[in-house]
Formats: sequence, C-alpha cells, structure tokens
Amino acid sequence: MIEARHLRVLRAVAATGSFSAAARDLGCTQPAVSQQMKALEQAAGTALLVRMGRETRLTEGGRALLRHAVGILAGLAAAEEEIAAIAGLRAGRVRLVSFPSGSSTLVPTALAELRAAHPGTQVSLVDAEPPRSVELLRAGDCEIALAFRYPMSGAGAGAAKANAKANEDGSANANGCAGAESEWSDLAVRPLLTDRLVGLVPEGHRFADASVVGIGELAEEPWIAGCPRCRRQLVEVCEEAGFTPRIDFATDDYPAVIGLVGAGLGVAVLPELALESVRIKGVRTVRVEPAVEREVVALTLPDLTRVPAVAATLDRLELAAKR
Amino acid sequence: MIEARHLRVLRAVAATGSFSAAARDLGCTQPAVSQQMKALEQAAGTALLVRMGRETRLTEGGRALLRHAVGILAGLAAAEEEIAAIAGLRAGRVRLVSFPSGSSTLVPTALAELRAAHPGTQVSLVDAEPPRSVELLRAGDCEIALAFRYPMSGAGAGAAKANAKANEDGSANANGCAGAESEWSDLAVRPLLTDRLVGLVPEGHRFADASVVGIGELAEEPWIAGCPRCRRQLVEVCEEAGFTPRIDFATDDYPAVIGLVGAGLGVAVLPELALESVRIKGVRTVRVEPAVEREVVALTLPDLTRVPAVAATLDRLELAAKR
DNA sequence: GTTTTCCCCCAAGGGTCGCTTATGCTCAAT
DNA sequence: ATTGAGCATAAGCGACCCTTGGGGGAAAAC
Repeated sequence: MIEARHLRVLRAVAATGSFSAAARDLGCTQPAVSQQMKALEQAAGTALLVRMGRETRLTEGGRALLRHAVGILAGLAAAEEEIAAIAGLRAGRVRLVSFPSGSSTLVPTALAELRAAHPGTQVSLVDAEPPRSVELLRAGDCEIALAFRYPMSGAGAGAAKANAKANEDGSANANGCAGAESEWSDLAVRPLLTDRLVGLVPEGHRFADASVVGIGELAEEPWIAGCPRCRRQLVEVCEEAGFTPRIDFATDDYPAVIGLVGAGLGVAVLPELALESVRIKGVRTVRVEPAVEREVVALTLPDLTRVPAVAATLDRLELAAKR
Repeated sequence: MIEARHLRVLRAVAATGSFSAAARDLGCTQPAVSQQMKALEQAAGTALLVRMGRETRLTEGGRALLRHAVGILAGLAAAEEEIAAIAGLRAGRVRLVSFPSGSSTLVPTALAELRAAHPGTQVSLVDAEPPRSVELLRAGDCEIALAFRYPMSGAGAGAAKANAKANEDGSANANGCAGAESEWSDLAVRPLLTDRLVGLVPEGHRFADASVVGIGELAEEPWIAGCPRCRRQLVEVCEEAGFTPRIDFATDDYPAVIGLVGAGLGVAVLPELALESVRIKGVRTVRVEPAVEREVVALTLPDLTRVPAVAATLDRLELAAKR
C-alpha cells in the first residue's frame, strides 16, 4: 500500500538527485530516506531508481510513479490548504437558524463581529421557531439553532407535568421550548441570555404608569398573544395565578402586537428581546409579577463545537448577548 | 500531515455511513477506524463528521476533504495500477543495446519469447559495439547492453598487459571488450555463452577440408578482418603465434567478409555467432588452434536487475543463448 | 415497557513501524 | 594517497497502529 509519505520522499529524491539532499529538504536524516525508498520499492515490486556512483536516476517505474506522485501530492496539498482555511477561519460556512426576535437583535451584531474578525466565513440565516429549528439542526440542515425555553414553570415537576399534558397543539412532544421532559440532552447548549417577559399596556391604561403589576390584576383584561409558544406560556402563567386569560388576538408579528395594544384592544406580555428591535409607540411597558423569564440558548450538535467556524459563531453570539 | 490511510478511512466511512461498516470494508476492527478518524480530525484541525445517533454525517470540512480524497485516492490507485503493471510484466520498456551479431541471433529469439510470455513488455533495440554500448548503459540510455570480451589472452597477465598497451585506437581504455583492466566490476554481468572463433577459407583452399588448422599455418595468407575489436584480437593472437597478419581488408559487415573470403581474396576468423545468421556460400569453416573464444555477456546496472522487465529480458537472453 | 441490537467510545496490551545514532563502505576529487 | 560526500546497515528507542475487552447510549424489536 503506497502512502503519501513514500511519495514525498520519492519526489524529494527525484528533485534533489540524492538521498542526503532529500533528507535535508524533508527535515530528517539520510537513513530515513533510505528506508522509505526501500519500503516504497518493496511496495512497488520493482526498483525505482538506480544508484550510479554519485548520481541517482529514476527507472521507468520510478518515472511513472513520480508522474503520479506530482499530481497526488498537489491534490493533497490542496486538500490541506482548504482544510486549513476552514480550520483557520479563513473559510467556512455556518447555517444558522434563529427565531425572529433573535434574528433581529443578537444575530446581526454577532455576525457583524464575526465578519469583521474572519472575513472568510459565511453565515446563512434562516428564521424558524424552536421546535422546527431543532428539527433542522438534528436533520443536518443547519449548524446552529437559536432557541429558547421557559424554566420549569411554577414551583416544581408537578407544574411541568401539567405543562407537558397541555402540549397537544404542536408536533407531538418535541416542542423544544418546554422545561424538562424534552430537553436537549443530546445537544450542545450554549446559554446566551435570560429574557424577561414584560407587560404591555396602552398609554392611558390604569397601569400605564405602574412600575410593577401583578399578573392577577390583569385577569379581566382582553389579551393579545404572541407566537404559539409564548401564548402557551402566557396561559400557563395566568392559570397559575388563578385565571384563564381571554385572548382576543394572537399573532407572531410583534409590531402587530404592539399596534393592537396601542389601539387599546388589550394588554400583552412580550419578551424583552422582541421589543428591542421594534419601534414602541403608544404603549407602555410594565414589569409583571411573578417574573417570567425565558432562557435564550444557542444549540448545536456536540461534534460541531469542534468546527472552528461554528465555535467562533457561538462565541460571537454569546458576546452579543452580553448586553 | 494527512496520509493516504486517513483518506481511505474517511472515504469508507462516508461511503458506508458508519464506522463499523467502514471497518468491515477496510478489513479491520471498528476501534481502528475510530482512531484513524480521530487522528485525521486532529490533523485537519476541525471536526469532520458528526455522530447523530445511528447515522454519521460529514461536516463542511469533511465534505471538502472527501471531495479531495476521491481524486487523490483515484490517483493513487492509478499509480499502483501502473506500477503493478510494470512489476507484473504487463507493461515495461526495456532499451537493449547489442552488437550486430547478437542482434541478429540471440536477441530476436529472446525477444520473441519475451513477447509471447509478456505481451505488454516493449523492448527497443539499438546496435552498438561494446565500448559504446557500455557507455550508453552507464549514461542511462539503455537498460541492458550485450557485450563480449576476450579472456585474458595467452597465458597470463603479461599478455593482458600487452593487450592493454595495444588499445590505443579506441576511446581511451574503456574499450569494454578487453580482459582484465577495464572490467565491469560495478555492473551486473550475466554470462550468456562463450563464442568460438572459427576460420574461414575459400572452397578449394588447401585447408578447405582440414578439420583443424594451426593459426601459424596461415601466417602467409592475406587476411580479411572484421570489426575493430575482432581485428585487434586477431592481430594479438597471430602475434602470439609468432607472425603479424597481413590484413588486406577490414569490414564489420560479416556477409562482406564471407564474400571476400569466398572470392579467394584471403582468409578470416569470425565468431561462430556471426556466422549463424548469414548464408555461408563458397567458403569453408575450419577450427583453428589455439582455440580462441570470446565471452558474450549481458550487462546491466545492479539495481536494474530488480526491474522485472529487465530481469525477464535477461532470462530470455540466457535461455536463447543455451543453443 | 422491556429487551435486544447496533454502534460508538474508552482503556490496555502487543506488535510493528519509523526515525535516529553510529559505523563501514565506495567513489570521486584534491 | 587522502579527504570528503553519499549511501547502506545495524541497533536502540519511541511512537504509532491495531487488537481485545468492556461499557454506555440510542434505535429497533418483542
């Protein structure tokens, strides 16, 4: 079995015309070259070069092998170059999937920094909400999935179980944003930030100037819900507070939620992150009690953390989240 | 440093989709594949594949490397194929240099047998007399040189020295057909046959029906000499017999020599081998005393004896000489 | 739900391989 | 004749590679 090492030696010997010079080129000793050439000749089954006094010449077989060796080693060098570019962040594609409020806040700043530090890397971005984004990740359609989850709601496992029972609108139980039972145990989880839900009330509302509002105080208000997962979380929190919210509107378009609240059609809770990139007009934000937080994380496959471009992207995301 | 072995494993893993199946393909155990892949990933500096439960997928780096690996391994296979063809005598060029009487006797039968046994081999033939043929061999312009030499003439070193002294028409002292001083000590010498010189006299000559003739009995005859080396040998032998031959004609064209003898213009001695391929007409052959023999050998560089096509050619030459 | 099966990782052992150092030989040049 | 360069060989040592045996985890089968 001919190995690349053999061909490197052969090429050096052919180029320099002597074993000693080849050894110097290769950075090893002369006996090493002798042994490699002997091994190669044995693998080849024929003499590859003739020693004529001081000079060494190739035989027909040696010339044939050298002819191939040039191309093979060139290909190998190209492969090493390309892989080194990927390893050295001079190249590398990362497919990133994020939920909308992440795409418009964390991701742009992270990608801008990544691009500035490593111009060769390319990141593609696709929007998808957590259950779907994790599917994409597991299916190999992306390298990083930004997702979020709510901590085990209420006080313990009992509530978590109720939560699990309530999950019957989505796809089976792989909803990807619940607390415990469908964890990402086989994934690499990089926590980015914890995002607090804040209440939204129209200007002039009785709580418009309140600094903090108990959730129960909004029991009689009409509600405007966000994305399905946020809506589920809302219902759950309200039920823990002892009431079932009356949801008049539901949309995953955050500006629309704000517009509806501003028009006086109801109140809402939204992740703080979602508010960062939309123009707030005609509404007031209030802190709600009990505090509800969601954990925003970057998910990837464990092996992919060893891919430099993926690791670098994760680092930038974490950095961007530090604000 | 990426080795071919790594790429073979990578290709097998990519093709089969699992380490175990790749190990079966490669004829080794699964941990061996694991270790090779780990080594390759370390050499590459990035993860190359992701383990997703039961299936394994390539990363971007893995795909890039595999893309190169296909070409590299194909090149390597082509190289091994070509070198195997040369080693297995399904291919291989041999450049053979021979003196004329060898070209027309030993060589044709040897090459015919070689061609029959190994149709892929190609032998090219060039005519050259010994001193020149050995030069060609040493210069790398041929692989095998057929040559001949006369044993140390007369009784010992004294005569050999005289012989050496006489060599002043050719190129220096590398005449390649003398006895001792310019031996082929650095060459591989394959004895083929010992060729006796026979006398040629015209029909009707007083020795035409003699079975054996002493060389001295031809002292007064006009002589027709062959090639320069044969002529030199003739002179030497005659001088040892106590006379200097009167050489009226000299030509290295053996049919011409025979023609001249047949026309009654003189007598000659020719190597038996030279007579084999010419039509003898009008002359008689007689054995001369003392017997003069020349040794016909095949010369090659020592390393070239390990080139299968060269070795096979030498074997066929030896076989052809066994007649 | 439990069991089975498959696949991979890990650790330890043994054998091979590859490189180095040291030595001797041959050839060419001074 | 001597010196220097180049290659071959042998011994020693370290690294590498492969194997065996055991374990864990996830998907498939019962």
